[in-house]
Amino acid sequence: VFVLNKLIEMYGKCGSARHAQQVFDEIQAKDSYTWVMLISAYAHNKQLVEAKRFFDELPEQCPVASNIMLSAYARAGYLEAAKLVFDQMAEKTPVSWSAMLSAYFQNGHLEAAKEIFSSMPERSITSWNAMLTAYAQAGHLEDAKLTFDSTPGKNLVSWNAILTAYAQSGHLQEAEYLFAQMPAWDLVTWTTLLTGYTYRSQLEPAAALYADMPEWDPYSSTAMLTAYAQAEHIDDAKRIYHQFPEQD
RNA sequence: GUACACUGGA
Repeated sequence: VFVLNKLIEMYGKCGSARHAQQVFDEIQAKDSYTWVMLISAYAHNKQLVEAKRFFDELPEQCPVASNIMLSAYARAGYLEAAKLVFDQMAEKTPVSWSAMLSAYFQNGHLEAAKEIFSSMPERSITSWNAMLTAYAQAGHLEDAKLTFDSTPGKNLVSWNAILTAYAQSGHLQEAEYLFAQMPAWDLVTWTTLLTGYTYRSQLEPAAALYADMPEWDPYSSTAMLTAYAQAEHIDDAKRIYHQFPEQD
């Protein structure tokens, strides 16, 4: 079952829910992973009706499956449906709470996001990060910073999220200051600062940062490529294109 | 041993 579950997951990520379904159908001893992988495959391929069909056929309650449906509805803009799934959950996990928080702010309801954040039984690091992002995307940079400062046990996502808040609002100096303070860096960190430079048409620092990065991925390379393209540095853009990193 | 959520490009 383990290997077949992995196969369903793989088909789902390749965008082939049909093949995922075929594997699912042939599995005799389905476990909760089997169901979740199939529902996830449909959900991530925007086939919400199919996802719901199997969600309803689940032999027993599964919080992970509910979380997937909740997020999928929210991403598609069906906030009411997301809320319904959330309310009907017998056992809400920390993921359920942060997913619901994200559901609200993704659909423009900052107040509701704040309410759920304050009414949560326990605030996971993910919920702190989601709240920070909600403020940032609503343009409330001060509140985002306050949230960041209050976050207990900050992880790399927390740091990247506040960096994003500054970089995307054009506050490059604050972003650079944060960057220097960070306890660790990853591809998200570098790409965030890189696009911050690009946003302010600072091609040279962007290029210098890109050259100093210890590794690259399609996201970072695309960012650099479009930065060069926008500045009409076609030869540099070509160079990036021909060195494009592999995707795993 | 495998699943869901929070941060980066187009």
